[in-house]
Amino acid sequence: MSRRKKTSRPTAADVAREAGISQSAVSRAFTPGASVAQSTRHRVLEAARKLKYRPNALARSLTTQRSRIIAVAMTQLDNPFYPSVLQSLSRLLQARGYQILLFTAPQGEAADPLFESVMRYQVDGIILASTMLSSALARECRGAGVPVVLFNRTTNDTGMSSVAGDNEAGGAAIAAFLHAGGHRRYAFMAGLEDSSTSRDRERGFRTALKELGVAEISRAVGRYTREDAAEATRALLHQEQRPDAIFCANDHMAIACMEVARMEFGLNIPRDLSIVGFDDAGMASAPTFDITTYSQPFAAMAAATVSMLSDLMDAPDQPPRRCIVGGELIVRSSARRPPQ
Amino acid sequence: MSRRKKTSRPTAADVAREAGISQSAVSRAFTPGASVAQSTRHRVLEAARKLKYRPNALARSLTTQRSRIIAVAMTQLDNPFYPSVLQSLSRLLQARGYQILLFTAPQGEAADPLFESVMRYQVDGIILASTMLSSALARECRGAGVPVVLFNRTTNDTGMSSVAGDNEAGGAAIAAFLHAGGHRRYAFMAGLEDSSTSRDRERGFRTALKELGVAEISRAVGRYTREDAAEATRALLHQEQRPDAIFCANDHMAIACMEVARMEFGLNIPRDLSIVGFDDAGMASAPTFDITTYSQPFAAMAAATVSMLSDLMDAPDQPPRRCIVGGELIVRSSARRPPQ
DNA sequence: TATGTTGATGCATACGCTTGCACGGAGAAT
DNA sequence: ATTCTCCGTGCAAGCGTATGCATCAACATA
Repeated sequence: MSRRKKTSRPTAADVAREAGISQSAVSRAFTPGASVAQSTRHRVLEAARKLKYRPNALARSLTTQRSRIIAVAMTQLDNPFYPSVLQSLSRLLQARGYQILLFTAPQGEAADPLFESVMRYQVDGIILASTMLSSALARECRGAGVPVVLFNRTTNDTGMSSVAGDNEAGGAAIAAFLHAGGHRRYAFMAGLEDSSTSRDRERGFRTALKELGVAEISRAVGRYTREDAAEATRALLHQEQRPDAIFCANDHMAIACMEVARMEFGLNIPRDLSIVGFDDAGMASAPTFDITTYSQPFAAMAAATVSMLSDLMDAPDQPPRRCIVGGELIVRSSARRPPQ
Repeated sequence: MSRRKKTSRPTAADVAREAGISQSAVSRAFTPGASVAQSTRHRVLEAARKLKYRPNALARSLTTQRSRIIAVAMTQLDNPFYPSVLQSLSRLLQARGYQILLFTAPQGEAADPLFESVMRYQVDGIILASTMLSSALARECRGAGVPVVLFNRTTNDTGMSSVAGDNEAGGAAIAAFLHAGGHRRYAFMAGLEDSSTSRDRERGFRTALKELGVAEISRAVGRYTREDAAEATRALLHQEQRPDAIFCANDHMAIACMEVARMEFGLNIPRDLSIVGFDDAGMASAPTFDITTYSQPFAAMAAATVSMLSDLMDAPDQPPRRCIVGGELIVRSSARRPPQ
């Protein structure tokens, strides 16, 4: 049999030889919309099947200057919101013929050097869903001509496109809801101090409460993890003036908060304490927790991200856009409701 | 200033010109262990920094025949076990200088054609952590000379390397534990019928019970989702001879099972019903559920996977290995304990 | 019949990099 | 001083594909 020179994979040239036509024809047969006769295309495809030929996407990228690879940077995979997002992104991108090169930033360490190696793959676009990467890096990517979309993370840096939930409106809606429910002593549990999501949610919450006449709010930091959130809850509930409503910057923490309140302090939710989360992801809707929350529609957000990135890839010099995907207050039973 | 011919990125040739040396030298400067003088390496790196040059990994792969990309196929990202695994895999591979090309199979649809496009990226190896892809495809990959490791999924097909938890031993350990706890009527909640993990766990469970004199086991299918697991629980608990112990094929389902038992049937866990899971992932350890379970040490499993894949990439014609990573029974409070 | 149009094909080059080979020079060994 | 190493460097040939250009056949038009 016709053994290839090495053990390496068959190339377009091999297929061409087999089918008795030129290598160009093989290339065209695999390019949708190229100028090839149906008959030769069939011949090519058959020869390809026979030789188990698969076009080399890397070589293709070298000439076309487009890799059809999108880098996705993500941390916090333990917060169920992000796996959901990742899944949506993956589906949408795959449907458009793109592949995801996944980058997970190591906790706490410097992620930039590692990300550097991702950049070498000539990715066509970048989705940054991680707080761990410096904004400087994001800027540099954009400087290198690679479209970047920040997911769930905004920056005051101009020139960056981003997609996020309506954090301020959400915080405000929660404030209004809790206030209408007749709560007196409010607390806010922050996620990561340097994350824009946490900051924006807090701002919306505080501003709305202030307008309602509430200026004093106790505060703790849960760093978006269950452990820290549990600890933060203990701190909040050990105050002599215990809050009667806690707004946690996400559901993940709200659940931890509820567990501590129930199991360690013996509180009845929502009679003794109202707890509100943010995201409407993961176990928030599970009957055990039934968290009142403000939704971040991850599918819609992913869709907006992909479509925005797609536009940027078509026209890189476009002005940056900020897209805010609205959510809604999901009223469940973890917080006392307003009368009537 | 020296504008490049197009707007495209700078190449090694540009750097060479800037540094006044040959393009080969530039290449070598970026290749660890290559034969370059320290002085020229410095010159190159400086010129590279100045031009914002980044080696093109795709072009490199074309000549080296290695992409340093690993394909990871995963579904079930809503089961928290898998995000944990993904994170571990990502860290380990990144540390070895590999990138992950993520593939998520669409639910129910034919995934093979989509996976085909992943294969075109000349991946150096494949980790299959999804039941959605046909074994035929896995075999074909291996036939194409690409090392494949099945994660948490075995096949009777010879010639496939795999890593899995100790499903049979886990099932058996759970059987022994429940039996010692004095349970009488056992139930098993399967995951996906065609998944080897579910089958193996069931086999271990049944075999051990049979040896203990228990032959009758009721059974339901939860398809590894919360909704189906809830429905399956209802079916099990509506039987006139209600089980007093349910072994769910994973924690994800065990939690759903516990919620239905508590909220809809008003059962006290574990007084009225013992529930055991598998994985020790996600919320299993949360005090609200506190699931007795058999652990799948995801970090160790990921490490084994990466190391096995690494070996296969060094020597592709190696005989296949099956690696079983042992877990342990994690006794919590969701199942009645044996006396003493 | 002569001319223009269209679609299919092949040739040759470019994409950005690695690497075998040859070569030169600096130092070590004789 | 001569030979032998060995390291650092440049040259040039690929790696597998896409694509502009030229060519050519087939057919429609005048």
